Amino acid sequence: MQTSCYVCNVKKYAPASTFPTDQPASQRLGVHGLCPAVSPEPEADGSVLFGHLRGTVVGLRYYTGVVNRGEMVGLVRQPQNQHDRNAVMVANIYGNQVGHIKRELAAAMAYVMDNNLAKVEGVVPSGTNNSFTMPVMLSFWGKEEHKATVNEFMARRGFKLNTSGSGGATGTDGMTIDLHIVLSFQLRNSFDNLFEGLMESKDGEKEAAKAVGTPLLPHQKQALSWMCARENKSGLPPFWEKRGELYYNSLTCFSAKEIPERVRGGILADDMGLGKTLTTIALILTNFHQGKPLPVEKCVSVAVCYFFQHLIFFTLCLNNYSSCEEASVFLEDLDFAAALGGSATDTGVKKKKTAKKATPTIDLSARTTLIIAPLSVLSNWLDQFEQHVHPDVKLNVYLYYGSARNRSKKFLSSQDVVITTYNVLSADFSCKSKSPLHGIDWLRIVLDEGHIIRNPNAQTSKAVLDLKAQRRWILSGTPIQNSVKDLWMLLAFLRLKPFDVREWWNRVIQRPVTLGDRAGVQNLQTLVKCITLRRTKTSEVNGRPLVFLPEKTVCVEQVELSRTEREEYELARNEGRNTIRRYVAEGTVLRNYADVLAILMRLRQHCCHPDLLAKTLSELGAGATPAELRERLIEKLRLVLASGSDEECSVCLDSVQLPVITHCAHVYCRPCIAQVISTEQVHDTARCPLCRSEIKTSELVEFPQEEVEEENTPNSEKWRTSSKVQALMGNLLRLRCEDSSIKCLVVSQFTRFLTILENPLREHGFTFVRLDGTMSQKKRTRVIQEFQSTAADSPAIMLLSLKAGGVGLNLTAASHVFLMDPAWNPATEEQCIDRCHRLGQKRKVVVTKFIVKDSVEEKMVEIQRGKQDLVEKAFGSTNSDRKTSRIDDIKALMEL
DNA sequence: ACCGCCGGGTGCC
DNA sequence: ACCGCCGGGTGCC
Repeated sequence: MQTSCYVCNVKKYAPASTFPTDQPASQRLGVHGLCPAVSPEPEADGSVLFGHLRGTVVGLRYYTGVVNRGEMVGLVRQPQNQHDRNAVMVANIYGNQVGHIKRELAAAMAYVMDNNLAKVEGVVPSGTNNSFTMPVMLSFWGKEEHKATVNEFMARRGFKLNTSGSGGATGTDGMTIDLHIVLSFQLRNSFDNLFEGLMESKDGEKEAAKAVGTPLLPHQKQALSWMCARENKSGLPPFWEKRGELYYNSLTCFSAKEIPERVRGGILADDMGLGKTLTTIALILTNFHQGKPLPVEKCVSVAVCYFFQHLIFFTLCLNNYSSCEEASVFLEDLDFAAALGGSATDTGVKKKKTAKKATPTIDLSARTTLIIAPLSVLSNWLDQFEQHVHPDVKLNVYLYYGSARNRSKKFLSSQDVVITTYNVLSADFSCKSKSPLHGIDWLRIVLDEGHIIRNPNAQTSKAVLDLKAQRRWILSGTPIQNSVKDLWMLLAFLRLKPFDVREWWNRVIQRPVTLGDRAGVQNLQTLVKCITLRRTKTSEVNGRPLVFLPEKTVCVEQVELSRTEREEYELARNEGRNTIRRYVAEGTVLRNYADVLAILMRLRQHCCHPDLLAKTLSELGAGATPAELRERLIEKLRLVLASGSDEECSVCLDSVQLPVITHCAHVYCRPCIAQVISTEQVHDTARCPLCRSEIKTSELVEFPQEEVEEENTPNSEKWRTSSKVQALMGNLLRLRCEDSSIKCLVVSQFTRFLTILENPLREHGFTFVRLDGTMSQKKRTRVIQEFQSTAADSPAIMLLSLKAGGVGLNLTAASHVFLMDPAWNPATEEQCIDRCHRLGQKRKVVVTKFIVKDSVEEKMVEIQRGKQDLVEKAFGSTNSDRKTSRIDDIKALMEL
């Protein structure tokens, strides 16, 4: 038939063509259900609107694609169209062809599109009764420098773009970057709310299969029930309803003639410690095909022969189902059972059959769940399988890791579970044709710590998107890091139509949300809500807390400085105060922000221990040589970062990654500031987002690689104590007397402070381990295992750097936490405390925060509180508010 | 498409 | 009749 032939044309030829986004049409628009997700990320930012044009879509009667009033359509070049090589196809969001752009207009558009002069988007203003043609409103978007060319060209062809109202919010004046900062700030805060309110009970509870050896807690049964439902329910996906002949989406107003595909899976975003791993194991064992438990081998015989598997399958079923009613179903499942045995030819035939059908039927022979996890948690998965699968049951779990890994597809797809890492997956993918992981039809894929694949351009992300599976899950304690963009990758992985295609995501969600459209945020929220289950430790079910956690007490212990310490402190404070006072008077606080932070840093170090200051550069005069300037900048960078402070990048508002310092002494992530420079450079000179000084890529200074913390082994003879050290030791000694089995975490942001603390610990005969960010993964795991051990000679104390390890650490052996110095971000402290105040903690948890009396530390605590208030009402705050609040913070800290 | 366009049939009123 | 007019066939790119 002609119709399908045209669509096939798209499929076949489009990859050779050029699109404004550099993507093959088939991928961009998901024509014909091709996997749309593997594609370079189009740079949606920085485009300006050139203007609008009213055009005509013709040939409607030849295609099945439907569009409603006001709905968006995609425009795809069809250079290989045999009737007209200028053809521009019109498709709806689901990739179904609606028609073509009328010939003459298409000819003009083809030139513009093929030469990447503009990206054209279409909206159908009036749904139409006309079965032959319909009007379409086209908008042209592109780089500012192409605007005139495009508008002139189109006008010459008789298509004058209407440019009224196209000045636009994406204007390119000097405020662009500031705007970006404001928006990303607002967004971050709306995201904090995005995952709120997801904890209301979604479904009932479900008992796990007998093969799960550990009894589930109520909230885990609830999660299991929700997950099973998401995998099994075959009705319409949320927001879809049938209206006459069409399926209609009440959220997006799209409709389609075909039954919409349901996302089988979702995001389990429970707080860490609530048992996502156990719940996932329960899901694997409980929800095989057709809602039945996974048929598993019994452990009786060592090696069960293939032919006996069926027999055992039936025996197990009889064990699993007690009711006669369900037992009678068995015969119907004969082929299902046979498929489990998995003769290769049999599966092959089945696959072929399914592939041909238009509506995807579910391949019942798929057996294996693929779990992809960061290397650091691999062992945790293995442990948890060991621990939670009933001892009578033999579950085939294969660790796909290491050079000797078994790459046989047949072998892998006969496992119950295959576990691998993101890195292994990515490495295999680099030679895709040989990647066994990409050749298997998985029953289910589970991404552990799924947020780590948030960059869609990363090789790993592409490797993940390219996997084939029936059901997909993302486990993540922190599903959103800092922007809407992060979410796209998650939705694309889940194949949440139509947003797995970048264009629709950008147009329906990303752009509206970025421009501050409430409805956009609302849609996003609704969308996320229906695929996510999130509970926090403090969530309640039926008025009762989700998990029982022992009581936690937080107390602040004031530390008095000794006289000498106080004198030194006051000296430094007065000096710093004078400097900052001058900056405030000049209005140059932000211009000298790094200097200000350095002053604060020194004061904070004074509060801990004088030796932390040893490496501070003596004051340098002005008028330095370039080499000296560079030295000073590196020194500032060191002060800001190296001691473990939690500085945020003002562009992405996240902790700085790949830090660089500008000549105006502001610290950013290299990629962030590089982007600022490249977008601003186009017009004129690039300016620092914080102080508007001129900045250049060539002048960005990085922390020298070779300076890997020259570990001056602390000289114990020269060692001296400090008031804060004394305060800690007093507590530790007292605790050891009271109960020698108590274990403690001693936490500081300054790794050098941890080093100093090693001295008194040794002196008093404490056994301790140390965990900081510089340690290899292997070393970390060993240290944690040592610390968690209940053996009598196991370490009683862990010296922990505040930001080490990040998520997922389990330090429940400790019941006392000593926070040696306050952090700017109270959430970081909370996270750290949560490492021991979590599931598995048997004792009451006591947290002690040491705060030096009459010092910058006290002020920091006050600001911590203030900042939380600020964040709560942050939606709507402006950039200048933010700047003022920073300056106010600094004034308060210095008591100005 | 209740259109435009094409091309064959037709031809005073 | 090298026109006009009528009415049927037909129709995206």
